[in-house]
Amino acid sequence: MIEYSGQPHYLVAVDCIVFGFDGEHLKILLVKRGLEPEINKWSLMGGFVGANESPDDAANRVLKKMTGLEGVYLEQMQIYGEPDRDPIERTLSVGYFALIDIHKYEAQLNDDYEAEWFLINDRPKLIFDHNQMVADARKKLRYKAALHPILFEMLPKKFTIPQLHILFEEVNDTKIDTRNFSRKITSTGLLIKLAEKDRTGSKKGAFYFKLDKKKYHANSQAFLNLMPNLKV
Amino acid sequence: MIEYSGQPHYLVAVDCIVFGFDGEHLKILLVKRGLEPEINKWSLMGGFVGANESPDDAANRVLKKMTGLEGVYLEQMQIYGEPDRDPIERTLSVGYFALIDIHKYEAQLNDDYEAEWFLINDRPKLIFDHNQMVADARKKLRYKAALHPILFEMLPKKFTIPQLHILFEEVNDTKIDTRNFSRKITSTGLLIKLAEKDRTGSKKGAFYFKLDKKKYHANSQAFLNLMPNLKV
DNA sequence: TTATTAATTGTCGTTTTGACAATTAATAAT
DNA sequence: ATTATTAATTGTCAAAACGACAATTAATAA
Repeated sequence: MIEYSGQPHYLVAVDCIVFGFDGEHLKILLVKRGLEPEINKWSLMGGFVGANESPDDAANRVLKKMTGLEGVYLEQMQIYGEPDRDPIERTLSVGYFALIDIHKYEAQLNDDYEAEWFLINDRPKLIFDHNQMVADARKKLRYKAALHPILFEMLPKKFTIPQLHILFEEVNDTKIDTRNFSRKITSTGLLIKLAEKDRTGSKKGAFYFKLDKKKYHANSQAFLNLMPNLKV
Repeated sequence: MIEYSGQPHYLVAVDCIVFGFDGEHLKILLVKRGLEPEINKWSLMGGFVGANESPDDAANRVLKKMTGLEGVYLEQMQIYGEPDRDPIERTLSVGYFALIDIHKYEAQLNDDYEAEWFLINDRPKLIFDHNQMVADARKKLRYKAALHPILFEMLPKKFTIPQLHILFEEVNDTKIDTRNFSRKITSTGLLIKLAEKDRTGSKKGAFYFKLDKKKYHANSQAFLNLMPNLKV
């Protein structure tokens, strides 16, 4: 078998920034690292890219293994490849961010891994360049969510406008006028109003909505303007 | 020295999709591949990531070596990592797209490499998954250029509104109303009108403009709406 | 029956958009 | 010299979107 002579070979890994929303705050899922160095320190979910899988495959495998979830929203972010980012040997890592419904996860929690949700603004220091990865992921999430309707991925199938509103405020770290927000979000045509109400949050109760999946998928690249005074 | 035992190692490369604009059409810079397999076939500019450089470093190095240009606009696109994408041995490649002023390049042309500009819509078939990379890069360029003022990178320091207009039409493969276009582009506040006119294209001549670099760099993440009926 | 609270619907002046027309500055033709 | 021609530039206007803000509604608690 021919080879490209003399070129160095490296390890290639994936790391996933997993975002979730508990109804009040944006959260991130971290695990205790299971191998040396930095064993038992908090880190992102990650793993090496196997011989017969693409990085995308690897990210899905890792997520499945550590959360039990399949088919979650996963998006490639960027590659992290500074020569010295891993002290043991050169490893390039492909960063992904994932959006999951935190409640779905809780049901399938796999206790083999010490995984834990942290408030995005109150999380432990992470190993290597994982802190930078989280910062980048947050920025990218904000960017993407301002233009594309992806935050639904973090909500249950039935959700209310007020829930969605809080989520947008959390992601963008800003206050949004409820009246203008609901006008914009409903004018996307992606929401279907249900008869049922959520009565847990208020006396009046808020109507549940669900996603119009047909429109959503047919139009997943839909380009909206979901944030006022959009600046990135 | 400790190692992560038993994990497979791979080659890591970079490939650059270099876009240019000749005043009429969007072009792409291709080179004849210099090594087996597929030697002498058209491919993207690429190279392996060296032991002491990041992928970003490698992309800049490759561009410098093959075009003589430094400091060009370069943006990481995504990683290409299907297990069988390279027939010789497993190689993951980080795709970049670059925007350069085609005239600047011509001056510095390095004849050691058989590089050639092709019309984006009339280019030869490329090796491996490079055709997919070009398609992805085009899409990403369109996306980015609709929101951020990056197309200036493909124009000379002095340029006219009609030139810019043609470039936008080329990138988006659509007709844009000249009147609305010039209103939008001037309202960004990024353009400084010069006294001089370009008289090569018409009797009346078109005023030159230059970029307000202060505003441009202070605001490189500026979020505009440069395309009508924006859909991606 | 009334006070309270949060959800929902509504108002309105300003700005932006997109479709379209008129004017201007130059050269070429008569 | 005057006029036709061409492309650049400036202008018009109605519709839509935006953002700041207020009023109404549906429920429970007092």
